[in-house]
Amino acid sequence: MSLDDRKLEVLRAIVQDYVETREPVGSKALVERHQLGVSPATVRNDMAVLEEEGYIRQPHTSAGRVPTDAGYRLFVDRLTRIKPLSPAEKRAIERFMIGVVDLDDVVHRTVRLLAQLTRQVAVVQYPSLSRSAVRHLELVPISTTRLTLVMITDTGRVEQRLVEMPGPIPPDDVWEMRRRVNEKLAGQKLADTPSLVQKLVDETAPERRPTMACLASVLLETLVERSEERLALAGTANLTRGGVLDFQGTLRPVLEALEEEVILLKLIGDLEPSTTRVRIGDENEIDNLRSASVVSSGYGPGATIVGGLGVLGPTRMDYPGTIATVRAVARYVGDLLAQN
Amino acid sequence: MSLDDRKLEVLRAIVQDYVETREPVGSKALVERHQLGVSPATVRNDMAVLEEEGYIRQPHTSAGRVPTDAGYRLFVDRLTRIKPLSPAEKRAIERFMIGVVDLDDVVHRTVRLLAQLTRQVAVVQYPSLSRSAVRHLELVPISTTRLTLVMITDTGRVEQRLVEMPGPIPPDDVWEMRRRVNEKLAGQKLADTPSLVQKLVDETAPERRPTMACLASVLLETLVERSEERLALAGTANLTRGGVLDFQGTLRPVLEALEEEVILLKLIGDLEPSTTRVRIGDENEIDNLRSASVVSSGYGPGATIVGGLGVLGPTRMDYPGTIATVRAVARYVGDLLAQN
DNA sequence: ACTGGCACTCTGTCATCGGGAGTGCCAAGC
DNA sequence: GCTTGGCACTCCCGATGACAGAGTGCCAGT
Repeated sequence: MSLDDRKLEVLRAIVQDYVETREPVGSKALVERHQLGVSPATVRNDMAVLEEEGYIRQPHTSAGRVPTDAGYRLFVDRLTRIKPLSPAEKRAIERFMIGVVDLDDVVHRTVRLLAQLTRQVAVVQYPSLSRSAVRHLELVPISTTRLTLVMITDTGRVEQRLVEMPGPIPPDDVWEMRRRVNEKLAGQKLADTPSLVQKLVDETAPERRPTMACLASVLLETLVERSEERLALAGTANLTRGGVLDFQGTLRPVLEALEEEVILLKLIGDLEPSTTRVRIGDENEIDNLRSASVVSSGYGPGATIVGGLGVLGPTRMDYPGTIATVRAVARYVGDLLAQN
Repeated sequence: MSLDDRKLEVLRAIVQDYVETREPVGSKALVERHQLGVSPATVRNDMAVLEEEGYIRQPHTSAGRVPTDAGYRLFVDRLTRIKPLSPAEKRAIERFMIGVVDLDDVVHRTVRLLAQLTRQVAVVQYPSLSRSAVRHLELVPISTTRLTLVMITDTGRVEQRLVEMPGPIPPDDVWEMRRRVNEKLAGQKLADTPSLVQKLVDETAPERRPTMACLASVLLETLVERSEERLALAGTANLTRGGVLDFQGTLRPVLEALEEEVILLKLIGDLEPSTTRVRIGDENEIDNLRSASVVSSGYGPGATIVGGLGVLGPTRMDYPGTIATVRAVARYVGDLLAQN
């Protein structure tokens, strides 16, 4: 038997009520709160079908129904109209942008904004280096054998790294390296740099080659291979809303997952299309996050995408609202970046 | 009546047992587990005194005793012998240092190390700008009216900031400013810079003064007034050890406090003497952390102090062990910084 | 295909009730 | 004067059982 309109309507009602009340919802309560136009008994029959199809389940015999991950999925895919942002939310977003200067500023404010609006844990990835281009490279001598390499990208990121040289370097040589490195790399996409860096070494006069090779290896290692993703996190305290119940007893696994940058990047990464993405429960393949959902989106100036952002909350979350907020904030950050 | 040796011994035993078992400790259990050489009845009398003096209390009539904040304080001040680090811990510290390069590296690894060793929440402050000296300032043009100011300090921090200029600046002027700013400020303590920056503006040729003033204001605002403290956090998941019981029901207030940089800085700040500092319960004046203790220490190369680090846990924590670890790590980080 | 009715099941709550642990006090002992 | 054994008392905690409430599944009737 397939799902007719009314059954879908019942599912939607169940999801909505459950999200709101945090309690298994029964047939009688449902017909009272929604205009379904049928009796509880009928709803019960529909529920039986929905349960058989795996969209809802009973915590125990003779309790109300609770949506399953599949149920939420169906809800999100077919039953969600995008909820427009409230004026208050719009105002909050507006207000947050005034006076931003730095990239750091943008990221930190964004992550707090997201956490506050969605009342959940928010994650914002800094613009990915692999999607940025070099704007400028600077070499600053620290001692005779050491210098600091500073890279500024077109996305506003500034990365630095200590370079240990094989031997003392005269200031003029540093100067020369600086000139040549910039000449070769400035304006280039970071993804394209490895071959350019290699060329750079090859073209260096033999007597200076060890030094340049040293610099080159740091360049490659730091900026490409280790690909240096960074991110900001906020709103951890929101995990405790609704007691500890939301996450089957302990926050521990969730908190642990949040400490692993790699995991977070996986969650908000994968930013192929510019659309908002929802991962429900098991769908994000991390054991610790079985009872969590993630709503994420890519962001970037114009149509390009340079990084990801998102929020994490219990599977029982307000999907329409969260999706709308994440999307709006992502777009907003993109516009902000476009201005620079 | 003052506290004789045996009463102090009883207090120590209570603290130790309570920390270990997490349960109120009674007189009988106490004499069984420790060689006190007296009977339970005697211990009970001592306990009555200790309670009257405010060092322990009963959760309810006819329960065992639990140390109060004052009890922990006495324990820490007078009853704690420093516990030497275990070989495993020493090894862990050794292993963590190999291959560190960056300051970022140092800070991140340190905070994780601390969290792991103490099994608590760890906080590490980046070297404070106000205690650092300028090593180099770099001006990188981004567009005709914009440039990025990059500052490198002797403690390894690299801060950058966008400067919006009143009008287009020819490259030569940027060059000149760069030279003069470095000439004046390089090597100076950041705390001393404000007057120097002012002088710098005064000495500038009138036609270039607006530009320089603009740069100067950013310099001052960012690097001194807003004094830009940064910090790293790790081990939040450790809050959940021992159930939620440790923090009177909810982690919420604690998690909230951990999100406020200002609060954290207050906690691990105040680094007057180079000794380790313990704040128990109410002693750290933040309402949200009534049931938490903080063990913190300053760190820096040699005898100087450039920043703070510490851990936060339940008042019922292993003070001797935690203090030893924090102290050892702080010293270690100091040595590491001294090498650069 | 929907509905009303009915028997059944399970949870959550409340009260009751010992067992156990711990205390405070007192009188006796060293 | 400290220490000790004894004793009555208090309170928590877990188990037990009763009970109301909510919800279901099924069936017969419309």
